[in-house]
Amino acid sequence: MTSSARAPQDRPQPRRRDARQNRERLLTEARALIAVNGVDASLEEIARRAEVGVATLYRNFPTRDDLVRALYELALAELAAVQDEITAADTAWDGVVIYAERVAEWLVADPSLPPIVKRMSSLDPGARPATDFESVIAALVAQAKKDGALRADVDAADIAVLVTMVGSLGGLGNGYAGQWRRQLSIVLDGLRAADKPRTKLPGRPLKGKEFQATVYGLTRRAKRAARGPAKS
Amino acid sequence: MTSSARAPQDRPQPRRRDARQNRERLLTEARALIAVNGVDASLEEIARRAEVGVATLYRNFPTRDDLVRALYELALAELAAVQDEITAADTAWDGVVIYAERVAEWLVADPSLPPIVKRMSSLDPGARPATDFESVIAALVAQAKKDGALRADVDAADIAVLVTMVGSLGGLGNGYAGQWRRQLSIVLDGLRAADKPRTKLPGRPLKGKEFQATVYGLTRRAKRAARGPAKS
DNA sequence: ATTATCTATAGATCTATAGATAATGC
DNA sequence: ATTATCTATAGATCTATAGATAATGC
Repeated sequence: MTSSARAPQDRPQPRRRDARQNRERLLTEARALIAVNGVDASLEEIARRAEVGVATLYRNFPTRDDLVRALYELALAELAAVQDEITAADTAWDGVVIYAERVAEWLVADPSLPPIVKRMSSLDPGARPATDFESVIAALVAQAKKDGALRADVDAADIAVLVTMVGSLGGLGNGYAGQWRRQLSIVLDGLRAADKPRTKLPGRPLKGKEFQATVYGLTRRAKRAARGPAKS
Repeated sequence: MTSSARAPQDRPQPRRRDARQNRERLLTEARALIAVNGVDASLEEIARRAEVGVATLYRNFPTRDDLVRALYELALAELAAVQDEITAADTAWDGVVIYAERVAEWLVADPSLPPIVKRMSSLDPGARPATDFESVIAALVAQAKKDGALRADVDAADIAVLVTMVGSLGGLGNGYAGQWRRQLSIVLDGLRAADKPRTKLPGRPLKGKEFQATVYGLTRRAKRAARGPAKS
């Protein structure tokens, strides 16, 4: 509750203006590079991209884990922002849909998140970071079932897994990522109570050539990163 | 068609007995390590685990890409084995289900595959490795739609994306991986024509504690690997 | 005799830190 | 005066190869 009871890792905001800015930049670049190269992305390259000496990175984040933790907390904060939107939904089912859409969209847009979450799990096993968020979802799910909109044999954990799964399309290349809304629709139809009508699927399926072009083709950016850091 | 027309990378099986065995071991260990550390897993460590000098690895696979390509071809061969099972199904819908189950199971069991496929896409953009497999699936999907078992507004590419998505649960930690059958069932219900009855979901959802334990806990093996190679 | 393996090593890159130098806040 | 940054560097690890040594196939 009180600010004195905080973990050793979560150092306060740096007091100096330039320091705060450097911290921001480091987090931004770390996120971008982790999205491409995974949690083991080079710290040196992160610093290079943030146009900052390595020592500055180490000053802000003594270990890689501290950096990951900071990124994780940043992500949780973004997630909390979705909560209001969910509770404002007209029906519980609409809330579930909004929840699924927002979280999936968020995961797809930032492929750094799955590796970060995975790494966090080994750092703080047993942490329950988003307890209140979870209880909001649990209540929503219970109500949606009572309303007869959501099938009765699933629960909040199933939906969380499904949403993560759809979100993971972001990490599978741009072809998959672009399809997430369509695939989520199908998943939601699988979740809907059997007597409810289907939604019209958004978008259209990939055609042969496109499937090939997207699945078997990376963006220029990913290719560059795969080849290695640019020489100065 | 003829064996003289083969790509430079795909060297013939080595003639000597020990050489063949070493090649096997390298591929096995490469797969295991890539499953944990991604496509950029250390070649030195792969050789170490295969109990073979690094030079042997380089003799077999001059570049990392050659190794990835070999793993990819190995995977395609395994995939081809599923094809018969699919065509033997009673109905087209059953074929689709078997297809989805087998491929998802295969992806979940071997988390090295998604990164390998992703990497291959940048090596051989525009390759169409499993053309005949694809046409089998396309025919199956068309028939299942005609039978009124599969919803009409999806096609083979959608299903491929969905299956890959479910398969990606393997890479998200063991908690997710264990749920894949259940999640696939929900996806399949979303694919089924609206007037068909739902299946009973296999397994049960994760309960609060379990969700936590699985999502926020790695196997001992993954932890060890994350910590780094063992010292001799 | 041929084919393949191993040890040793060069060069590159990474993590992590020490010590000198620069920028902010009071 | 304090806080933070940068350059330089030690030590570890990785990729890739050369040259010496060992194992198989004919």
